Amino acid sequence: MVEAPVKNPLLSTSREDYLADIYRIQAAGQNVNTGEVAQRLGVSAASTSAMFKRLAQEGLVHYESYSGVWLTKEGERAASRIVRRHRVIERFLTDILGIGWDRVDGFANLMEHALPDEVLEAIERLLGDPDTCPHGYPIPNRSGETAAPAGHSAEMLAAGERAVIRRVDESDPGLLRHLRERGLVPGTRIRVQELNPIDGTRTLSAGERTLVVGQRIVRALFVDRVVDDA
Amino acid sequence: MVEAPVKNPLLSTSREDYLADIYRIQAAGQNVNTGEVAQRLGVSAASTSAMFKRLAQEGLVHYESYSGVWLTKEGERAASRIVRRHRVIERFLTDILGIGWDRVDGFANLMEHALPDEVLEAIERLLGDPDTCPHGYPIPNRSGETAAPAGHSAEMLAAGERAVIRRVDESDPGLLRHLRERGLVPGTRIRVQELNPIDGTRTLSAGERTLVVGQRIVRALFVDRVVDDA
DNA sequence: CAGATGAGTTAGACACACCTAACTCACTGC
DNA sequence: GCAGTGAGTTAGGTGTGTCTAACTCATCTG
Repeated sequence: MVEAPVKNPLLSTSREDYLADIYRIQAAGQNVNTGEVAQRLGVSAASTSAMFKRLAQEGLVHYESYSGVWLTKEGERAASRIVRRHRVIERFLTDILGIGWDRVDGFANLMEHALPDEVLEAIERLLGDPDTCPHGYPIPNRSGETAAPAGHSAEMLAAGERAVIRRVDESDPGLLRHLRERGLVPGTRIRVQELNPIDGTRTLSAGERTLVVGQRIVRALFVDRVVDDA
Repeated sequence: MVEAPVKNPLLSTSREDYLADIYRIQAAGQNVNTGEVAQRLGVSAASTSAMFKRLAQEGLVHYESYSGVWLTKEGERAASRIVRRHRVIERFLTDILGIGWDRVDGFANLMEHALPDEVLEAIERLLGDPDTCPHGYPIPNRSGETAAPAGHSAEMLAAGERAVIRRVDESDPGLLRHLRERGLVPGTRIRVQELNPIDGTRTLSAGERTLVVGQRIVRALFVDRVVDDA
């Protein structure tokens, strides 16, 4: 049984998982080291070390022993294809199938390894060529180019300032449910009404509502400031 | 990296491929032997023999050395879940994404191993709970029950008889394209106008058209006779 | 009914990706 | 600047699924 080759550079499921994860860590501006990847993928450091070596041998990453890896041009192209599949699948699951945005990441992790290019593109057309996943992260285009992640941390909003949510931290399903229940989703306009300097809580107006949110939530929101209010 | 477990009885991709194939051979009323499965899955007889042993050990098939296998109740349940996923995916690809019915089998073979139950059921709802795949084969239900494949070979139609196509042989993409071009798809009403006793060709009316078809095509069609013509 | 033939099985190896345990490196703090 | 510590690597082993080559069984034919 041949390992499911979606197309082109015939990567194993494991390689795809590692590459996509390296890509995401890099996109967040962090160094990619063994422990981080091991922890995120739920494997041992030894396995990760071994895979780094393999990926380096294949020209997909640069590997500096005891320091970490970063993607080569080729690795970046490969990784972006996987991330692209992942985020398109997420959109499909939420927009077409109505599955909650807190579950789609896990499902997409399974499905992203077995989606032929032609099916991917048909789904994209059906969705109207979306620019982002449901959480606001950019979908790489066919050529592997990815827009910069939209928004800046909502922590830097001062009292009185208005903004639009562009993107939210997608790593914790519980947090995502929490955000959804409060209407804190990409596209929502918010205004910081009060900022409590002691504990960092904010009183926000979000759409029609007013809510008090703690640091954890504020840090999960990435926004663009809005100057003139329509 | 854990092998993608869609749910429940955590079967590897390979096991799923073997089980589904055994299921299909059995559903066609044939004995399931090593060579047949090996050839259909594109693996060696040795690999197939080894897998038969493993599946037997796990209680998924009965295995008679040098003779063949047949599914146990449990194996049948497992296999029907995979076939169900396969056929629902095919319907999704044709009906929602507009992909040609000659390509969807290959795509479904990849995708069927990585479709969580919840996503499967959402797709089924979206499709309106279809009974068959695009080629007319029955979709097993949630409980693993499968209707008998509809239709009987069109070969037994006598000159003058009318029938409705219920199902077509799905094994050859080229043949499927051929059938599609001639409108010979499930639901089409046909009538045998002439039957050439020398070479077995038939002159058919199919929908609006009249066509002459050879044995190969006739054998690929499974029909139900229609007595009264509306 | 005996031997040839072909299908099926067993033996032995390999690749992949994982693990734990032991070792090694690099940096931090005294 | 050297020891301790924690992160990273290497060593060695396991399970799965594949292969080829060699053997064995069952059946068909003369």
